[in-house]
Amino acid sequence: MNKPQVNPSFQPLYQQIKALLTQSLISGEWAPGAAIPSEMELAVRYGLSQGTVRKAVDELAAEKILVRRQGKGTYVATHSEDTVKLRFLRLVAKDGTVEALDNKMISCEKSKACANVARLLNIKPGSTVIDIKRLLLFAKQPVILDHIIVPATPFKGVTAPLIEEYNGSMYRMYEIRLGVHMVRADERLGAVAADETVAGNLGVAVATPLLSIERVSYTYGDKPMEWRLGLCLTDRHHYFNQFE
Amino acid sequence: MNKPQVNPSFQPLYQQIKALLTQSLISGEWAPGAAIPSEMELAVRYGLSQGTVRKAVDELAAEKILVRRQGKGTYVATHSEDTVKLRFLRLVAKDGTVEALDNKMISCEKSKACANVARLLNIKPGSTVIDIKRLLLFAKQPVILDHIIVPATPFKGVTAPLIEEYNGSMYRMYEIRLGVHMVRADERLGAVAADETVAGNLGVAVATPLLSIERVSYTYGDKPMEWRLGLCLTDRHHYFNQFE
DNA sequence: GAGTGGTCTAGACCACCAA
DNA sequence: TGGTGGTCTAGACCACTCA
Repeated sequence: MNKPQVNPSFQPLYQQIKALLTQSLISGEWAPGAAIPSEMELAVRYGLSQGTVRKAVDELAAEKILVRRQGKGTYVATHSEDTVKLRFLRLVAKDGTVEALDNKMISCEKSKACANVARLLNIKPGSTVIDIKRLLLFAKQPVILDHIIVPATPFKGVTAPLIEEYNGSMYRMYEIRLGVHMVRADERLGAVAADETVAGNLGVAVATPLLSIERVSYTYGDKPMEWRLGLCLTDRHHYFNQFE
Repeated sequence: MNKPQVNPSFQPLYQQIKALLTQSLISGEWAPGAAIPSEMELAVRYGLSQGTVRKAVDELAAEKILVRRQGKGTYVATHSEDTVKLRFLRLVAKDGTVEALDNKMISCEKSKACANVARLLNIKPGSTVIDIKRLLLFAKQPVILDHIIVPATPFKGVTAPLIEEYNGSMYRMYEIRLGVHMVRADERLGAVAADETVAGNLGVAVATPLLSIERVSYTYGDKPMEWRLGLCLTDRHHYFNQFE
């Protein structure tokens, strides 16, 4: 009997197109903020119907990798012009006010990757990384103490003055200065007590409960690029999450 | 000039179909776990092409209100048979193990809605509610102290024995016993210190840092139905979140 | 008015499931 | 083998933006 009942290697055309589009994004053919070719142009380029291209673009738009604008075109998502300033920052003031954000550098130096971070960033333990510590201030008050680690290789040239130049907006700086665009993140949250150092930095009493946010950020193709541990004061802010 | 350049009242057909499908879900025409009519049947019923029905169903599937199963049909999502036991519980063991879950009731009694909860549940302050306190145990160890408030009206008959009958799986119980199906939730997280009562219930020292999770759950049509405050020990678990 | 994305249709064929 | 959802096409028309 010749029944091709199950075809394990089957992959829809629109998935293949999606992969090709992602490749173009990785290669830098279309930069963040720029328009990609119209659906009709892409259909011609790949020899497909508009509908198939459409489905591929739909998925990338759902993943917030592309942004559709009716009547104008489809654009590469960017951290530089988002209506909402910080796409991955879910901390909001409890009273709903929109507060000014400031960055205060503590340190920025070369270091060696510990085993845990190396595993999460998919690099060799002991390889060179850049180790950043900084304070985020909401309405001039310290709220988050961040510890950020990125591999030295694609992030060469990251210094305290550079970070301050972008007022602490790391993803915006990565994108513009290094061509590294983050598309996804996952976070692990818990509650911890402030130790002496942390309490001193945040200006609170030792043992104050803090929200601990450990985050790994990924660029195109699910490649991990940044590890981050944020310790947050949650007396005047909370972490907001919504799901289905 | 007669240019209908902008039509503010324009609504796509598939959005109207989506609303009709939601109405059928609210009315109970299709119960959780049951199959809805096939795309072709729906297309005939509403006098549309399959593609248009498809787009409506696609959106409801993306919202996890419907579940597509290739070759079988489209089903109403349910909390009763999810492969993942608890759809809205994002607390996972740090070591990745899957732990047994148990429920220990503390209290379940009638009460009056305070202003804050009344506002969030969209009911009148002072109206009758059911006030539940319980402990969730992971691998026999207390991890979450829950305080749950639901309006008395649709939740009449909720008692401690009923909750224990479902081993604390509230959403499963709401769905099967009360016909209330939750489709969405939002949460506000922070860190707090355990007071004496809480510490006693969780079996930890006073002032232990706890993850505070305030959640409002919604049924079809974004109607808020349950308020919940969970205080969680995060020494062996963390709250996992992933986004784009 | 030209060009873009957004909607809708009609029909073909494929992959999957159950009986 | 028949029914379901999943993919793909070709073409029409609509809503929106901008020059």
